Amino acid sequence: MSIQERRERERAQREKMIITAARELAEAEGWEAVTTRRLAERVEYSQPVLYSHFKGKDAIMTAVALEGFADLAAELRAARTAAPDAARALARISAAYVAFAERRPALYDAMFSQKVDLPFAAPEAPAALHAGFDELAQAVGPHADGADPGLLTEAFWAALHGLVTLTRGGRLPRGQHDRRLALLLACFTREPADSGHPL
Amino acid sequence: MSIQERRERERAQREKMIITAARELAEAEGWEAVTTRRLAERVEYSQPVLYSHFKGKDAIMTAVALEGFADLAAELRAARTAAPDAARALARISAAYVAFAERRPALYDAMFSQKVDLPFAAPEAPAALHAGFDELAQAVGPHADGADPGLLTEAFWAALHGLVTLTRGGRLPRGQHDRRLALLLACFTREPADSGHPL
DNA sequence: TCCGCGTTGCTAGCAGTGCTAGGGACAAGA
DNA sequence: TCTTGTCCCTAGCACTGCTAGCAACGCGGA
Repeated sequence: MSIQERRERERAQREKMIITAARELAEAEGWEAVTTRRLAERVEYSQPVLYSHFKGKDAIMTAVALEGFADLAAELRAARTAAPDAARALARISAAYVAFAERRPALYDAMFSQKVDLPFAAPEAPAALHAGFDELAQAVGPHADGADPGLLTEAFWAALHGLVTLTRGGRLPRGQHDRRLALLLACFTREPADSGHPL
Repeated sequence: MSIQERRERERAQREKMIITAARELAEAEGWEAVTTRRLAERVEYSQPVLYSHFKGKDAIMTAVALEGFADLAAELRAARTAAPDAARALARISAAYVAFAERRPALYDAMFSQKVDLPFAAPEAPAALHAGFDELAQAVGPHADGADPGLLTEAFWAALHGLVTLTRGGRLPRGQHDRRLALLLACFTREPADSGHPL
């Protein structure tokens, strides 16, 4: 059975190569540049091989997004645990979220903008997705003040997402990005708007 | 010169037909179903005619988006002026914004999600865009409480946009949509989270 | 009324897309 | 050595956005 195992191992390795190639290509030139032909060329196999691993191009994007969830969760976790106190955790984690979206826009798109076939707000959602949301929830929770913490976290996440996507789409000028984020934080933490949040 | 004028009139009419057809097709089946061939068939002209009016498909989407800005601005204005007092204006206008996005998702996408070539946060931005933003600003302004009203409006808009897009993309369950919106409003108006906002 | 000419919109085609059918080569087992 | 089965590649389909080049129409002048 060793031959079988080696084959499966090689197959899994190749699948990983495809996902990595798709992510790199997307991050370098955007998702519209990721075609099955270029992808196949990059992994040095023919097109149909891709379809023996994934149902279609969308499934490849989904796989890339799944990797991204784990990355984001890790970065959020690092930001939150590095915060000196709970009060500043939200500011830190928000900054980390925005930075992630800014640094890896194509990956962020696959995760949160593009149409992918994943169960999101459900128990069967990917573990990394839950992990990322939980990080946010832990930072938002202390400011709930009677409101449903889960819903408040969702609302805060939505606000961050809106800020990120509108800025990236050219709808909001990049100039005052930090001040908008600070305002958002002030609203959710119910602090005075002008009390700069030291990170 | 009357012949010339008639021609230009007919040409403008046809251009409007193209835009309308594109919008209707997008609203009925989504933007991925809007192909130049189907569009041409719908306006009963051949494909190349489209290119004598617009530089490309993107330009058609931009034209559709421009129409949408006017529609949205009108609906926001109606919602704001119908509000019994300034305190409730924000809730009304928010509901109108969300309803617009929900009712005309394809149009909303063209306006705020898809990549279009328009100057947004600039003086030369389309008038309808300014008008819509001003409606929002007028409703947000009273709650600024010392903060920059323009930036606060942008932040609030971003939050609404995030809520809308995450819900539409399946990232947030539709179930508690209203409660999330209410939470958002409570944060921005700095009211207690559980004081339901009567519309 | 007729003719030349410019405009207009058509047919046909290009290069590229996602995806798939079919066959051919290679390796494993008898 | 031969058969069997797996694997992967070549070729092609139907579609996309976009464009070149031609044919026909209608206007302006004679």
